[in-house]
Amino acid sequence: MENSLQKQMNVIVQGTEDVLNEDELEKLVADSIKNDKPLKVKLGLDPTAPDIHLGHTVVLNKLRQFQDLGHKAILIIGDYTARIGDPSGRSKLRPKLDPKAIDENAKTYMKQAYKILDPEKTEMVNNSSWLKKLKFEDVLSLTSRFTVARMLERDDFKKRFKGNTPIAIMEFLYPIMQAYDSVAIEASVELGGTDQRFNLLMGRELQKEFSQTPQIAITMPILVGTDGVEKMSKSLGNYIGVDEAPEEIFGKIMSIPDDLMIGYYKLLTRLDLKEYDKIEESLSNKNVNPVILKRRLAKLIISDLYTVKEAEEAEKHFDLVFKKKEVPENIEEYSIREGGKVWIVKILVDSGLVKSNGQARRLIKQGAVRIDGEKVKDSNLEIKPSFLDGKILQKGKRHFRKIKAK
RNA sequence: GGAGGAGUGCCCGAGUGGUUAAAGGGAGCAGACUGUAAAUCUGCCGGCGUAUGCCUACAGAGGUUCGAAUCCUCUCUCCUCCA
Repeated sequence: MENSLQKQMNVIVQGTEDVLNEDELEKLVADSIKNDKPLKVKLGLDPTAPDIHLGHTVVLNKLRQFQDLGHKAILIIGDYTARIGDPSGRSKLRPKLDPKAIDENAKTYMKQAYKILDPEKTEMVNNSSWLKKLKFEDVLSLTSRFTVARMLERDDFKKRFKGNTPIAIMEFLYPIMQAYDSVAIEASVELGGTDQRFNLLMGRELQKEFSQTPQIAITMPILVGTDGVEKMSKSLGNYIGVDEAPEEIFGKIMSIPDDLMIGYYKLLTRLDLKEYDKIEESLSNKNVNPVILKRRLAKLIISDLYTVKEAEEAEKHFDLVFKKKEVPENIEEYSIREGGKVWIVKILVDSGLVKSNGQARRLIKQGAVRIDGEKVKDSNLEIKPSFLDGKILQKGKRHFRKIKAK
């Protein structure tokens, strides 16, 4: 542990939404340096969603920073909670997951999470290993330490209570279970999104009850999705998946609104802290072309998830297709059977470039369809497959099919 | 157990008998421009072999009417309140 206290603190606090409580954290970090004893940094994860996107990586990034500072990451798989089915979010019960599925999910999750985390410094535990053993009386004893009033302090509970939206009793138990996880592993720090704030604080309280040093609760901001409005989520389709191809990620990052850049830098990269100030300054002074900063951002993120080399290749690919408006190298092929003439609209639909005949006609009218770069003007065009063989069919700027005649 | 409210296109959301394939917004797609797949502006945005045409569509099934997303009946789903 060579890093100075101040340096560690700066890195840890960077990009966070909230640190509760910072003074205590400083004390813990100081002790850890003095005794050469790493902090136990806890992150709970939900084994229901195996595909992680950049939004999830915000917190993983922070965890990685802790690892880089020499601390220990402990990932808690919420297998017990998942097995019961978390009722939060209205009154719909989530499907119960069987242990096998949870195991699978955890595995794919870890595979993706290790793109960011250092596996050497990561420990993984299932929370069933202690929650399962609790007897009903243990649960009673746990619940007796919290009051309903305390529970209702949580904003979403409060809103639902006031608004007469149902709250299942079991939902009160979730924060307690999560808090108990912290007790079980004696966490020194717990990370989470802003929505986890209350749960993280519960951990502190319960740890005090068990005469442990209360954990520091660090919350990270929610990442805004590629649309620049909503939070990043799979269901909204504004996400960038960790498992997506480098070229895809590069393109998606280039497509985020400029205003989002600085946030992405701060939450998704691990640069020297001074760098962020520089970038922020350049953006507000407009003395650097934003596109340069965006490209750098894209490369940084891809380098993390893949390799520097792949990031560079993704950039090249991007330039090839979008800047120089050339055709990319790997285009999906589409074969037509050799024979009589074929209607252009049909080819567009069958090749999957377009969803319906009507749409294909409209696109042709708009001048969006090209064969080997030449605009198709007539939606009634009929072509011999042999004429098309080897040619490239293009819709808009970035959708291509290589035609093969069989 | 009782009372009431709601269900519209990918999503949100107007529309309470006709000119409604259904306002508006978002998403998506395309065109122009550029610094990029940013921003901005414009166009498209149910389907049908090319159509002053036909089909499908406002939770589902029936019914009233020349005509229904709009009125009636039943069914289903969701929500709220009272007990």
